[in-house]
Amino acid sequence: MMADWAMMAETDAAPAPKKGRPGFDRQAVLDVAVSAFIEHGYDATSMGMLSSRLGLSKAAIYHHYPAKAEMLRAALDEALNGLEGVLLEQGARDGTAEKRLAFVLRGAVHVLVARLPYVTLLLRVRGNTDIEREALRRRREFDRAVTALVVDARDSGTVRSDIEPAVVTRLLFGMINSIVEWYRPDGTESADQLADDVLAMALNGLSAS
Amino acid sequence: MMADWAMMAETDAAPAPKKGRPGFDRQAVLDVAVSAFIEHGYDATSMGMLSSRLGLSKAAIYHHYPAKAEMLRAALDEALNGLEGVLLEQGARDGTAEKRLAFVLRGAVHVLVARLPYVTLLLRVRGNTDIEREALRRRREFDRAVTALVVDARDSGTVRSDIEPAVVTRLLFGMINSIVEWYRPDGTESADQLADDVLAMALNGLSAS
DNA sequence: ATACTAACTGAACGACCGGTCGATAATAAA
DNA sequence: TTTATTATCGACCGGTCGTTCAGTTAGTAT
Repeated sequence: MMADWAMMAETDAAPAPKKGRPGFDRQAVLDVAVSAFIEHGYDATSMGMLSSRLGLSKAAIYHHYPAKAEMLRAALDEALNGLEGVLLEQGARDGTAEKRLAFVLRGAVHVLVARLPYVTLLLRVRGNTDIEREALRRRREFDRAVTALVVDARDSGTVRSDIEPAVVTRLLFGMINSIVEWYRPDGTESADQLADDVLAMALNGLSAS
Repeated sequence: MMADWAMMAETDAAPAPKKGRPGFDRQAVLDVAVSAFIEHGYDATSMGMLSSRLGLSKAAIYHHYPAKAEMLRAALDEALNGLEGVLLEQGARDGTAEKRLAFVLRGAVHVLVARLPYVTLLLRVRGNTDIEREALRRRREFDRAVTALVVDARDSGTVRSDIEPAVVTRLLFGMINSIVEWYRPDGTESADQLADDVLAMALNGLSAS
């Protein structure tokens, strides 16, 4: 059994004693915003649309977040913290190159599923603002770390050497990241089963064994 | 040698004798618009931005296209015509199931590269308007046809049967479609080389052979 | 020259955008 | 009951959006 990739850092543990008038908290607002961003795209989602989804006035949203872009930043942070967390796990640092690579790929699948909306948003970012560019930078750094694992696995002879490691990594993540386009957690396939399928396809391809 | 997937239908052959004041034609306008749509996203791209990129007034754009959304429709058509064209080729209909599947996957890679901006745009469509929904419908139909090929190849024993064909197809296209995120045609890798790499990864995975 | 045609322009339109403001409503603590 | 704290509201701001319209410009054909 491996540790949970599903949460990090922002864990308070204390439910916090509430004062003043009750209402939405930042997380509830963010969840609604992110699902709207995914449905209509970030730019096409207006504050008016968010306010009607929340059952709140536009102005009230600004009590929770100082700007629309700050909601995006918070969402992207949740996705990136999850992915970067995988690289910090022991399984990503100890063992053979092959085992470390498999651990990270499997961990990435689990983060994708556990934080599906946030990662979905992350994968659609194109870098038009400073916030988006910073997210892209962290994502590229994550990619670079995985490419290094592919290089290690190739040098130790467990991964094919006839394709550039950078291309291999991109194709691998092309496959893994596509999960956000079609996987729905309420289906019959569990996250573990999904990770098994992805790993099987990534390692051995679609040829009959 | 296989036929060219790069063009279809809209071939006039006749360069058309021009009358009146010379200027942009629809295709030139579309190319500029599509590259802007890709850079900033369709919604975030304003007609004002297009006009300054073209060196034209906003109003002049409406001489070539009756609406911003019609530019999107034209671009998505180019992408979908290319993909659907692959399924109409002889190689997609004759031969063993394995050969037909390989032909279509290779063909899809070639279309992706030949019509890179248009397919890039297609893959970002989320279905917020009727135009986008129609494009998604055609894309799903293409996916369904390929899934049928995967089923055939599985039944004939050349493709693994321990993963659902629908999941296999989605992972395959996750890999192939990711090409638009990183492949740049001016690099050292040709489209044929790229198709070889993708087919090798898809069929045999990343394990050393 | 003259007519014809396609390509283009500047100014304006109503609608909607993200964001601000000062006032107010609903709770817990005193 | 009062006070402090948090959450919310309606009205409004300057700016930008896609689109329209009535003219103008630059070519080809006669």
